[in-house]
Amino acid sequence: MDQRSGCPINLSLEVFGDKWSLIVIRDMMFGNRRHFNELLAESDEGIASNILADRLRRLTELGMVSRAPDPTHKQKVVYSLTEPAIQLVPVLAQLGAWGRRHLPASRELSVRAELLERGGPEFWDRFMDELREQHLGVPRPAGESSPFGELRAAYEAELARGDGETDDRPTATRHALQPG
Amino acid sequence: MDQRSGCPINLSLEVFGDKWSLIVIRDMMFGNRRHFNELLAESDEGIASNILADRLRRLTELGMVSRAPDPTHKQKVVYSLTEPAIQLVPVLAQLGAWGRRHLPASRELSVRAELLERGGPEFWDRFMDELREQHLGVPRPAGESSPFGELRAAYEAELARGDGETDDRPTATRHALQPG
DNA sequence: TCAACTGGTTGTGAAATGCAATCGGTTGGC
DNA sequence: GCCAACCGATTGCATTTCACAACCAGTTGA
Repeated sequence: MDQRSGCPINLSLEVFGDKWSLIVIRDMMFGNRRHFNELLAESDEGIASNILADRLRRLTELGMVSRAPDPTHKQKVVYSLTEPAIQLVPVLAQLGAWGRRHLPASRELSVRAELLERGGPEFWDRFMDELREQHLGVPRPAGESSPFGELRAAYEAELARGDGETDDRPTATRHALQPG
Repeated sequence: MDQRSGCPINLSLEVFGDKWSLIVIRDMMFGNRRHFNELLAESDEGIASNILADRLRRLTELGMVSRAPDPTHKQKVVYSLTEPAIQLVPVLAQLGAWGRRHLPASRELSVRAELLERGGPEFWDRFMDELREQHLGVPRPAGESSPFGELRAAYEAELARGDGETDDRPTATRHALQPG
């Protein structure tokens, strides 16, 4: 597929229209996973190493991810989000909000989506500032709070609240994917 | 792939993580294409008939699209968006806004994304009301304007403005996908 | 009667995916 | 120095999905 059309939605799908690219970006963004093995082993979805290598290479070529040697380990590589990828925050926020509402999302993993939705554009902006600091080395305004920390804290609090139940939403909603 | 994780973003990608599903929904939503052949032939991207048939069947099973016989033609089928799919408006708005900003989108096809972005959540809500009328038969508040018409008018005005040029954005931006 | 149109299906090859094994270099403990 | 563990991948292979072209039977309008 060379190029299908100049439609912004279509072009976005040509970049992210697969099952793994946005998962990788999500883990770098919300989990601050910057090394190959972090992305490989700590993924809830269990990405295969060749798929991960391919997506990192592809996203690097597309300018969504950059790579740099890790000073602490001669063979390690640090992957960072670029500015375009950081600006995916509103996209991922809306996608998470939609998925939380219409698909059988687990309670623990929904907390971040909920916080991101409630926070709105102001929260997204502060989060993007923090990502620019983490990934691009751009200093933030002093005293600015840490949306990344808030997201992680909310997730961990929910994890601690109860480990058994995976879904507290109505059965009809939970089974939306398997009708009949 | 049975189920990978309960993360809302992951679940959304299990539904829309391919190159065609959102294209089909986009055409139904912004182009009001409701018949198989409309989706097949008028698509800028040129979807194949078997892929379209597969996606319509899959989206129907997932509850994103519904199908009904067309009273005017015994063999015709009318496809409609369901409420969950209508609520994708904010997702598509953000995705379009991102693509317009970071990828080499054509001018004509960017107009709708721009209007959708400028309109913000209030515009999206009115647009969703109109989609509920078109696809679900839900009457709207009388006298409410037509975001669908505004989007189409803006696109057609841009089409009329000039047919030659396909991209008026800086070369550096236009070539973001093919880095040196 | 007949050509065009309806929503698809079939056949085939290419591409993506998933899984397991492997690789050469690096590090840290001893 | 030795060696096991770890590093970011790569390779090989089987399975699944995708894309494209050709084809199909029922329906319509002329």
